[in-house]
Amino acid sequence: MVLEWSKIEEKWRKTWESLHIFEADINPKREKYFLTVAYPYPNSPQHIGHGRTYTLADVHARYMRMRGKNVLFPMGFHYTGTPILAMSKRLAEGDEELIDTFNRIYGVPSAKIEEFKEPLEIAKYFHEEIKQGMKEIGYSLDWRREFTTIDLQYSRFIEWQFRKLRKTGYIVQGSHPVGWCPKDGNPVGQHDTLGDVEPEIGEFILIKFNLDGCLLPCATLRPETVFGVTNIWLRPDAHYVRSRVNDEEWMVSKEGSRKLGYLNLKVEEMERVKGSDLIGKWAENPLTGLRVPILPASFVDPKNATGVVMSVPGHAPYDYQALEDLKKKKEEFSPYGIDPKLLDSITPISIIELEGYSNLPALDVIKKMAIKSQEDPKLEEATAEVYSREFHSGRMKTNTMQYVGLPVSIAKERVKEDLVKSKKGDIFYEILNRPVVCRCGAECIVKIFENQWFINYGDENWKELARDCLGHMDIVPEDLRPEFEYTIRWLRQKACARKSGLGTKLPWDREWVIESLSDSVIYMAYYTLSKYIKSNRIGPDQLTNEFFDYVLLGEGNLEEVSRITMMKEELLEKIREEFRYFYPPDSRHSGRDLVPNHLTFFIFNHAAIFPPELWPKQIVVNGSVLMEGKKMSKSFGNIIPLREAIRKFGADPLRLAILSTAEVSQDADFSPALAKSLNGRLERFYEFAIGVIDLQDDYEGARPSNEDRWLISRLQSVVKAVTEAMDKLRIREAINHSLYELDQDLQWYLRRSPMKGSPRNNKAMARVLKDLVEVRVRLLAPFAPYLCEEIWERMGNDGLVSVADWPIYNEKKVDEKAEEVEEMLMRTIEDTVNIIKVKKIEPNRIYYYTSAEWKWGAYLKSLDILETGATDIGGLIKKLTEDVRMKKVGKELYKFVQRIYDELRGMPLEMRQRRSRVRALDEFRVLRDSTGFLEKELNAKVEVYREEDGERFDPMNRAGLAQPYRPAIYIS
RNA sequence: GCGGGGGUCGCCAAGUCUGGUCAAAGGCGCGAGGCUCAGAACCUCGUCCCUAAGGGGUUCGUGGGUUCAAAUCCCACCCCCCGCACCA
Repeated sequence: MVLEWSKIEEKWRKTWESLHIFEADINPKREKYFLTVAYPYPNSPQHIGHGRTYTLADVHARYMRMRGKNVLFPMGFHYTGTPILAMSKRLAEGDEELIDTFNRIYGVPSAKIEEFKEPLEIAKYFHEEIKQGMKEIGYSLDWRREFTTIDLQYSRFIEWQFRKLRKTGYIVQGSHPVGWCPKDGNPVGQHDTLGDVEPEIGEFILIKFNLDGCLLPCATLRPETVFGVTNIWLRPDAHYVRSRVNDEEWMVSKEGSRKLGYLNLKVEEMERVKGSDLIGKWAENPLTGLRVPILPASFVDPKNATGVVMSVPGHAPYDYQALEDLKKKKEEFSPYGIDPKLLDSITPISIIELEGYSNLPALDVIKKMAIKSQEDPKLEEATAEVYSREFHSGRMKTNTMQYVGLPVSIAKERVKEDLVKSKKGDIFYEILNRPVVCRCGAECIVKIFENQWFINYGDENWKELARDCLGHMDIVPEDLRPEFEYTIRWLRQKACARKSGLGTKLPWDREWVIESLSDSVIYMAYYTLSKYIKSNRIGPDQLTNEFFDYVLLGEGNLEEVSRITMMKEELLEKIREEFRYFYPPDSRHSGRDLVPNHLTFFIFNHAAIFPPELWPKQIVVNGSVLMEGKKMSKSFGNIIPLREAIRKFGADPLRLAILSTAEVSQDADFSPALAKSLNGRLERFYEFAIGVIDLQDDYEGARPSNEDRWLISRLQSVVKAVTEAMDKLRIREAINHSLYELDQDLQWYLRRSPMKGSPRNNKAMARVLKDLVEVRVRLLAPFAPYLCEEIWERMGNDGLVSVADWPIYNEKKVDEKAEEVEEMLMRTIEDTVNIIKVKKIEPNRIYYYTSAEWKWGAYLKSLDILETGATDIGGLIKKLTEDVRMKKVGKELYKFVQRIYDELRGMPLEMRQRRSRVRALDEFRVLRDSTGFLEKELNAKVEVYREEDGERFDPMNRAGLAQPYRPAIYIS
């Protein structure tokens, strides 16, 4: 039999919807549980990886619901941001790669892609796609509260949040450098660039050498080497521009000149010259006053910074090598009017002392690496070495003015500061890993973004509040707490708005759109409002500041708020009540990647806006999903869309497969084989359950056997273990117990009590099995809700298992003795098999000899003695022989105690106590009653004797080896 | 560089806080047997090495240490992964 998942799924999905069981409203009689998970960004379909976070949250929601909580589990859609716009643009431009992705991987029909020229169409399309998938996989969401972050009403909410933050002084304005696409006129992040390169912004120092009144700003990362400058490098074949820059005249490369504007300098181009026209002229070092010649070098890149480079041959390998190259072919440079003698006269200046190197570290490294020309790529490495060594252990020499004796790392900062202060230098931001190319094809540059709005997470008072909030929260898994603490510590100002993208405009500065990590931090509160906003058709104009102040903070006068918002007082009160009922969030689920940003902002913003009693209580963080051990990625082609996976494997097996391979914080590994095997396991459970349901359920006169009591008892420990695991969200462990270990117990039970003939003959067994199915179907319901509903219904229950009560651990049903007996039996079989294996014999008859009574006496007494304190073996025997009956046993006792001593001592305390409580087992009876079972298991005749039975058959005299819990064995 | 996580018997992965039935759960893979016309599925057993009757030996990144006892505690070292922002 194969389950038709799609049919079962559809049936129950419809039932859930029509009965509205996942819609939560105020119910003062029931305790609420408010759980949210990060809403999706609809720019692609969900895949299995997304499924993990949501499925985990759903399992959590379903569990709490079964625990009797009034669970609110809602969902929204995060439209805010720029990627959808960028995608739309690329599609409109006919980007083959993206079209192919949409077509082939996302399965979007070509006609639809046409419509995607309108960005909102993309969002709407994937919104529906994702929502459909969430329904299909069985998430127990309250869809009435759904919204998108560009709904006008939501915008009013975000505006309120931002006014609130600004009023508290947490919003500040400032300037900072960003990676920038000059064509798009937008900041660029990693996802905006070809090859997903993050633009690295570096700080060059411009040192302004004076060339006859015009300044030559040499760009350097090492301003402290200004004392070692012997000349200036220009690229002879490049174009340079003389411009008026603010109040000065500058000479920089054509490309560099363009960048100056983006760095907020006023640039007015005056004259273009070729590099070669400047070669041979002299410029003055602004710090030392030394005049140095301008020389040609091919390694100079006019596209990098200003295209003007100062030459420090003593400490910069490039400079040294370029000078050498020049000296080798002086003649070639006569057209520039350079006197060959001049070249010879230029010698490197040593300004930094570095242990392990000569005066000229640059030369040392060039020699070491056997570099022959300035075109040699090894020069990069050489530069890095000199830079790093000098930075960390170099000291400034006596020829460095007021910086003498300083470590290079400090001198570098000082020189920079002094240069900038005295206007002899400037800061110039440049992309270090250039070229970084925007997806539009233009090369990215650095722009100083002016008047940028920031949320000031660097505010110490705010940080204190955030720490306070975090300190009261439950973090699952707990090991992630340090990461939150660290993030709170290093967070500084965070740009919170940009000039483009979907979202809410800053209420006080409409040019700016609030960016996505800032409009998604307290929206959980909005779920409690959106239900009313939708059902009462409340318009954005009604959602004034007063509205939110009243509803969310209880501030203001009801009458007045009612007047301003044109809402009835009752309605306002009702909304306020709903918010107060559900808030704060009891649990927030999200992926690991959001810890250093979203989740920490979530803490900050709650701490800033809400009073402590409304601060969130828990964060649950989960790892990602690997596909058969590999990271999922488009280039591997191993991304399975969620809906496809549901169709292929079934929702329930898929849910289990995503959750069962790793605990929450670890990365889970998905494999189709696993999903299939889970499918099989669920099918078997289904078949088994159906079979059990048909058993006669007249329990009268049922007398449970030991194995019945054992299974009942085991079931209780499974209930206990699963419940404890679920409380800690140790989902994997819960699945392990309810799905795998319980199955093993069941297999043993069925072997022990085969349904011989008609199972109707065994009423006790029917009862046990029914109990088991009844409990198990509920234990599995959060994981495999569809199948469990189906079985639950077949069992004749009226209600739905989704809202049934979670099984309660019943200590009364625990039977320690039954468990010990079964374990003894298993152990005996194991030992027997072991002997058979080692001896390589085909057994005819197997004889068991159970321990003499005195051994049980000594065994139990020993347990008690060892429990009260550590005793050595001598002490133990001494104590035992205080008993006269033991004394009579004599030498046998010594031998026996010697054999059990180590075993007892190594035994876990819990087990010792249990065996002590259980007292003696009637092993003889247990084994004799199980003879039939043992014979079948071992495929031989079985006989059982007591050790003290004088008539026993014992040719090898093995009976004496018997120990409690370990009958002696003889095999013939 | 700073911060976080991790290295366990073919692979994945529990166990580590709270030392002791831990040669170490579970899954996958592999092997044998059962079932079957056959196969798949399923069930049972096995899957570090040795074994002489239920036993022994060597294992949990590496090297030391503490302890009657260490995967687990302490010290040092090696290796791997992730984050460091204006972006969802």
